[in-house]
Amino acid sequence: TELVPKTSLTPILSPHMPSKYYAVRRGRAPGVYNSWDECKSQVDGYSGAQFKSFRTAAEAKEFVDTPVVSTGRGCPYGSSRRPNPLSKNRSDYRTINGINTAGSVGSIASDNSADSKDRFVIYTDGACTKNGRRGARGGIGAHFPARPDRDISEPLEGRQTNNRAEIWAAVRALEAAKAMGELRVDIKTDSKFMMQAVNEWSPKWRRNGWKTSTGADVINKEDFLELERVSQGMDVQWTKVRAHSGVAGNERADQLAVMGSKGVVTPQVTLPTVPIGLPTLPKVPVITIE
RNA sequence: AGUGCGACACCUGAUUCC
DNA sequence: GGAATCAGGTGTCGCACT
Repeated sequence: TELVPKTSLTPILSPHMPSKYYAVRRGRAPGVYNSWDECKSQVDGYSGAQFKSFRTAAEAKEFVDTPVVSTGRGCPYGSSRRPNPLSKNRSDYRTINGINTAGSVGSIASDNSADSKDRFVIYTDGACTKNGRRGARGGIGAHFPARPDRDISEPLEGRQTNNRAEIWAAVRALEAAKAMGELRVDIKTDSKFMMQAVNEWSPKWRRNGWKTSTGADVINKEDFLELERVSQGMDVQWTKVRAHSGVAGNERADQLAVMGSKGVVTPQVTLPTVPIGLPTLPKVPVITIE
């Protein structure tokens, strides 16, 4: 696990040392194990197991020795809170709605990173179930904290990959921002790939005819060209955010992308029930997604 | 180009808990 | 449906050395 300059050709790991250490804090026999198989047999099927892998044995040992943080629940002497036998029997944890409608989802005011002042903030995300397998299905999501009513959720068209979903989420988001008259934007994405493509690699690719460092074609050329096209006339700043780290705007964009991969298309025209017998209302135009 | 590495994502499955 | 832990995979790029 010790890093050695990559210029060295000598093997960096002695074959005897495991590359991962498994700490079992709560399991059949707590301790540090050298393989997942050993660890698995300690925790698999063990109620309330706690375990984690580390790169060094010292870290693993520390985890084992660290007492479990008592959050008031899960403690052995279940004084505080026991399952109420009278409570409704719920063997099913599904929620009714895919979307959290409680509270103000899109209004989380402090999801900035101090940065994007004066810019129209956009959270962008792509999803692709079964990425790299047969039957993959991509979806794109865009969340506008200042205009959550304009959030976007669509299925991905064309090749179904995670990276295309990330790129096209940004394409659609920029189109929408433009339509709102917001030309100075801050796109917050978790795709470092897309960011580097736009900010670092793209200029070189344009010069060398979209060739990769090994001479192969840049696979997402057309997608990046489209992204560049919609960016014209706009002032786009890119900000990297970590995925699944509690960044509210990113979590929201993720939801939207997953919905899109399931076929949801925004805007959802939720028509009010038309009272029978009233004069015919003007027909709501069908929203086409091109 | 081959091999390896790195990084950020996107998944599939298993176990536990709610 | 959510939280966590682990394993196995693909998407894609750059890097370095054969």
